[in-house]
Amino acid sequence: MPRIRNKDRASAYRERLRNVGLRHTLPRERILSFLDRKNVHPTPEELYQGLRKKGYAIGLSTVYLNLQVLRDVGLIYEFKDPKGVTRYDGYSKPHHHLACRSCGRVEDVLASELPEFLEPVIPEVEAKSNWEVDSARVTFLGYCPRCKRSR
Amino acid sequence: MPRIRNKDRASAYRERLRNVGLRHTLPRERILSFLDRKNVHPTPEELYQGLRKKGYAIGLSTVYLNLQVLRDVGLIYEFKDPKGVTRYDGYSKPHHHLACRSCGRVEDVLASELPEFLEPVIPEVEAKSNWEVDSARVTFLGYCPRCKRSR
DNA sequence: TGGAAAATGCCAAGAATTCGCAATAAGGAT
DNA sequence: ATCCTTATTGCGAATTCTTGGCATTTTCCA
Repeated sequence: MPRIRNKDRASAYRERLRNVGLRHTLPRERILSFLDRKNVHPTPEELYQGLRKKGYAIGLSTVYLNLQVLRDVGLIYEFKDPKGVTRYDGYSKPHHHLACRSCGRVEDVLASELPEFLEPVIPEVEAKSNWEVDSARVTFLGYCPRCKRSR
Repeated sequence: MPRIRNKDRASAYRERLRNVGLRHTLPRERILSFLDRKNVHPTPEELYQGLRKKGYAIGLSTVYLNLQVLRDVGLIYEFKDPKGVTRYDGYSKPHHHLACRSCGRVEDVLASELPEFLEPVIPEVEAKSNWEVDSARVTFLGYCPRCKRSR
């Protein structure tokens, strides 16, 4: 497994931010970095606490502000889990969500592990609706392994 | 177009509610009825005002409570629009969402107008993940006809 | 039809999110 | 490398959104 230096990581985020017209800042890099893992979907408070636990000082209002800004430019995704809790997702590999109706858990499914079922329908949707579509996300609703047993 | 009597409507809702173990009440029927239309995705406040405008007295906390209850049993769907506003969807025909990154608008796309692209992948997802999936919703992200022009 | 259990709705309480603003940091220009 | 303009941060207050307590009303089945 190739080692990635901090500088490389930083410049990768710097570029992603510049591409969407945002400045690179430490809080932003840390938020993006925190979110860019599989199955990580924190609430704003959880993200805030998570960063502090890593020893990073950051303000809660900065967290809120940046979650908004990063969502607006499409770098992260905001959603409600099945219990109605607001969560954020910044995992950069294309993926979908499994959401458990019973316990509320949300798990990622990599798009690369599934056939390409979405790509062909996007042009159809565009044609039918006259919208311009640049991405699509699926939420699969049901029961996780633990909850499906106890029913 | 066949005429549907109020009694029939009421008993249809009564049955849907009983199927999920909930009592039939007037507030519930009115909420379900309000939401069961294409392209209707109100916030709790909008739903509350909408019902009052129809002349129905209802409490705001009753609206909140029932949105939760109905979501928990799967009769309605709760989501965030691209601007981060919490909205509800109770349209009973299977459909997906188009969401505009620019203005935040959300529009429904009937599943019946698209090929059956989801059904085949659900068993695959179940196999890969070991979850039990009972439904899937797609959010297509992009730009609506109005916003795509001005870019 | 009686009555236990569930639901409603008012208002207060509590959370979550945003705002105002002074201080700081970023990054293009010099 | 340093300056200078502008964006960003982060604190605490203000606001908005959502839930809780509880007396009253409804539901529905025995």
